Amino acid sequence: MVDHLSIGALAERAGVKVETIRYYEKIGIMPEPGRTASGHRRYGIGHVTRLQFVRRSRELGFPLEDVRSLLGLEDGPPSCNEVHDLAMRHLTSVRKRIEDLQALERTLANAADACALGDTPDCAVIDVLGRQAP
Amino acid sequence: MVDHLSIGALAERAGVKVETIRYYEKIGIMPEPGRTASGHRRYGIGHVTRLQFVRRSRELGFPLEDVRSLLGLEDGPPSCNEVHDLAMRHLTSVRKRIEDLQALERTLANAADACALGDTPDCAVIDVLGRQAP
DNA sequence: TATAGAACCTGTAGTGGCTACAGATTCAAG
DNA sequence: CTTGAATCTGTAGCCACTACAGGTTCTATA
Repeated sequence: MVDHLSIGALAERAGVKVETIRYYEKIGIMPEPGRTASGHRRYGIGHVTRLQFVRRSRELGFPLEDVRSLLGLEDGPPSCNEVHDLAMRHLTSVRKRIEDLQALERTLANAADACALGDTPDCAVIDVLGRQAP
Repeated sequence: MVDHLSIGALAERAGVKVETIRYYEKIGIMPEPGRTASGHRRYGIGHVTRLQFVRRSRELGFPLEDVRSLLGLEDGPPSCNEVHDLAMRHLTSVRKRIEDLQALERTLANAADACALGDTPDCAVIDVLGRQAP
């Protein structure tokens, strides 16, 4: 089976932009594909699977360095333990981000609620911004 | 009352790094301060207040463009209505981010839970990453 | 077969919001 | 007077792309 997909076809299949694929190739996340005589990239099914994996990892918020590890590009395929560790570290940081955003959301919502909504520059939101830590 | 604070003193008072202050000056968020004969920046209380306002706005997640508006650097001091609009738009995007992160957190937690935790490369997390949308 | 326009190519610069560094000068304490 | 901290300017780097310029090639239609 030969590689027959153009970069555009791969992009569509994996749900990733063409420029992103070339970027991934440059930084070593995607392998260099074969080329036609005139220099166009040709991809196969393996590339689709790999790119989907990368996309999904990114959607779940893993940084590209983590994706590199998950792909086994650092020290070979990671063990389940290693993957679990990576996922848990990431999960912890996601939970932290959620908490931070929730605190922020409350402060913001309170401030907006207190707004007089007039044409004056006197504004509860501005007051909140002018204060020290909530 | 003369401006007597060094950039380091201002940084400490406002809880912002020295480099960040110079950056804010460069992009027009902070006004150019006075200088000593030898060229060192000198700040006053007004600068402290302003910088604290900026810092607080950033802590609440407003992008610097919004901070610019809040400071009245675009079209003069914004009305309470305008501020409220800005805050509500920002609040909406924060809530969206929270929802996205929560969905992500669930997926990630489920995957990590399903992990066999062995030394094998067979891993539930990897399986999840290899799949299409959750 | 001629041609138009879509898709592809490479390389570079820009995004946001800082942070870090290099290499020079100036300040403050002992 | 000396040492070390603080400050100065300017530039490059971070992440993960995205956009653009200026060119070549492919493909579909007439």
